[in-house]
This record gives sequence, C-alpha cells and structure tokens, in this order.
Amino acid sequence: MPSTVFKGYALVDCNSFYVSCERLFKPHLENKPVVVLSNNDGCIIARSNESKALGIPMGAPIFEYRSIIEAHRIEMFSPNFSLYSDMSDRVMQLLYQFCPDIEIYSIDEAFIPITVQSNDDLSQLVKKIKRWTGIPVSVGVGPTKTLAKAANFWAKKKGLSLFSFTENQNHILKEIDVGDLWGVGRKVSKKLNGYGIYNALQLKKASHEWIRSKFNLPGLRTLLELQGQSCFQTNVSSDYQKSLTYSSTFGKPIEDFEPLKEAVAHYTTQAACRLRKKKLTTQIISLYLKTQDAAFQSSISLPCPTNTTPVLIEAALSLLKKIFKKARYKKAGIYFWQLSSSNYQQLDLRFNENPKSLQLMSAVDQVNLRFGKESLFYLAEGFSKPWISKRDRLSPRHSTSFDEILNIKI
DNA sequence: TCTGGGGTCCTAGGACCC
DNA sequence: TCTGGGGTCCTAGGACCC
Repeated sequence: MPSTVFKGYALVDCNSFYVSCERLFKPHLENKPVVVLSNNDGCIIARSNESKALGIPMGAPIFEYRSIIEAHRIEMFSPNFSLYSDMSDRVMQLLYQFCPDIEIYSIDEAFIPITVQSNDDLSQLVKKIKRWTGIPVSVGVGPTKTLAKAANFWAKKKGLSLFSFTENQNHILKEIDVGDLWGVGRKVSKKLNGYGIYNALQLKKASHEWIRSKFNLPGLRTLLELQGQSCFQTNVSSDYQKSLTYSSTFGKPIEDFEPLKEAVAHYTTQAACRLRKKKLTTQIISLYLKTQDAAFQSSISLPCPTNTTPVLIEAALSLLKKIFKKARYKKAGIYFWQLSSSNYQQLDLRFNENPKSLQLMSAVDQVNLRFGKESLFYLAEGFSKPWISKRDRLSPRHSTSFDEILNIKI
C-alpha cells in the first residue's frame, strides 16, 4: 500500500528524439555532436547534448553556424520523418502497455495520469523503453502537468532519468527560470522579468488577481498549476484534430503560374493523403502563398466534407487563380479546417460523393504504400518538380521501407 | 544570400441582430 | 442636428507548444 495518495502526471519525454533516432542505426555517432536539420536543410531543429554544449541554439540558421559545425565536425542530417514517426509509434506502444490512458502530447512525449506514485515502476519503464527501442527517455512527475513538465526539465538538466515533485520543493522551483516553464514563452517571460519575476518560485507566489489582469487566462492557469491546482485535464484521444496542414518552402523560389500550380496540386495531394490516413474529411480549404515579405491567403467552403484528392485539387487551384499575381514565391501551404470523421459522414442529397471515387482513393493509397510514395500521382503535379525541397543529408528509412532496410555484412 | 513545419488556444475587434 | 446598448458569431492575428 502506498503511504500517501497521489494524483498527478508523469511526463515521458524522449531525449534529443530525432538525434536519438539517427543514432540507432549509426552507433558510431554516440557521444559525438549531431544535429538534425529542418526541411530544406535550412536550420537546426534537434541537437545532441554535445551540440548543445557547443552553443548551438534551437532553430539556429545553419549558415550562421557553419564555422562551428565544420570546426567540430558536427554530423548533420536532413529530417527523416518516416523513421521518426515509426520510432515514436514503438515508444508509444510501450507506454500504452504501461497505462492505456496515456495522452500523446507530441511526437516524442506523452503524459501518463497516475494515482500512485511509484518511482520503481517508472524506472523500470525507462529501462524497458531503452532496451526495446533503443530510445533514451526522461520522466518527470508532478501533481499537475506544468509541474510534471518542470520535473522533466529538471531531470534533463541534472542528467537524471526520473525526477519527481513530491512535496513542497520550492528550492527547486527557485532554480528554474520562469521562461523555462511550460506555457511561458518569450513574450510573457520578458514581461514577467519586467515586473521582477525571474524564477518559477516568484511566479508561484504572485497573486491570482494580478496575474489574471496582466497575463489573462493562460497566465493564471500556469500560476494555479504551479500551486498544485490542475487546470489542464487529460485530453481524450477520441477527439479528432481541428486542422491539418501541408506546407513547405520551395527548394528555389517560383515566379510563374505553371510551376506554382503544380506545387499547389502536389501539396494538396500530400495533405489529402494525410487526411485519409487519419480517416478524416475536410469542409474548408485554405491556400496561402508567401514571398520574402508578404503573404496572401484565401479560403473556400466545400459543398460537402471530402477527402478525395481531385475534388481538393480543383478547389485549391481555384483559390490559386484568385490570389495569384506575379511575384517571387518562397513558400506555399494548404490548410484543411472543419475536420470530421470519414466513418460517419453527413451525406448531402445534392452533392453526394461518387462512391467510386472513395474506392479510387483507397486504391491509389494502397499502390503508393506498396510501390513507394508517388508511384501514382496526378498530372496536375507535373513531372520535373523544380521547386521540391532540398534534402541533401537524408538518412535511409531503415525501419519503414523494404528498399532501404539495413544490410548487415558478416 | 542562405532562417521549418504542424498544431492549439485565446483575444480583440468587426459585423450583425434586436 | 440630435443617434443605445447588449448580445452573438466569426475571423485574423498573436502567443505558445513541439
């Protein structure tokens, strides 16, 4: 029997997740500085501890750090999301086995609601994940999500695999910068500093009314959570997401309508494929285009919810015609809103989706799954794709593509 | 010269209605 | 020439998260 009743959360977070994934198949990278780049190989989105120690910040533009990268022979990788999401699935499966009520918060972290504080069980879980998947994780435990996050931050900072906020541990809150708290970003952090609040303990001692008046509801929630009062409940996984995006910076800028049209058709195809994968439909589609210093956007409502690619391409291209003017475009994006489940579709007497198009989409998806992405594509996407993103340092998809499976020579 | 992508939530302000 | 007040809904933009 546990001596005290506890109600709270454990936050399990993978350490330097993308870097850890890259290291799985390249053990020689252990203890070496490694970074993973953003799409288009533009900036740094994941760093190993060794790279962090060299002073490379999150989101650093790569051209600004080229000299450090070369001097220390930092290994760089283009992002390999097939690998990362596969590894994420494997980690989450183990978490589900531990507790069926986990809330997956991002690709590399999940909250586990806990009622009994048993650090032994959690330590075992950390070891099991490392042994079964090769991914190192850290766990933070606290009575609220914000405190679990803070505990996790502390664990990472101190090199621990598990840290637990058990009782009143104000001396640790005092050591945590207010800007390192979950929910306190750059703006709010700066504003708090302006009022003389620099660490988590000072924020914890602030008055509710004052914080509410200066920082509105989100600020008040963070304060209450620091004081141990839960404001963020466990999100039910059956709630489906509210929007879905596919956007990408072009490998090189586009000025003419034709290639832009092909890029928009391609992005829409990709977004529609994600929509079907998640068994969702959309009813509102937006297109946005970006130049160096301006953005243009337009939306259209569809007569009925759909995830059929040709219908969505047609809508996206109609938006493109509406907003296109001659310019140097650097980026485009497709947004889908008002998502609903494709399993329970509200039919419309006037605009009923042709059942054959559903079969066609499912056939296209299956062909592409079996024979590789874009084995089948739409003519509107074009052939040459001069705008495709740069990915010069892509590692193989060892765990998700038969063609790229690891060869072991004996 | 070169700076990512995918999400959520909140708020202010405008449009509209009575 | 004088011209209310309260409510709802929608949207864009901001801030935050990873």
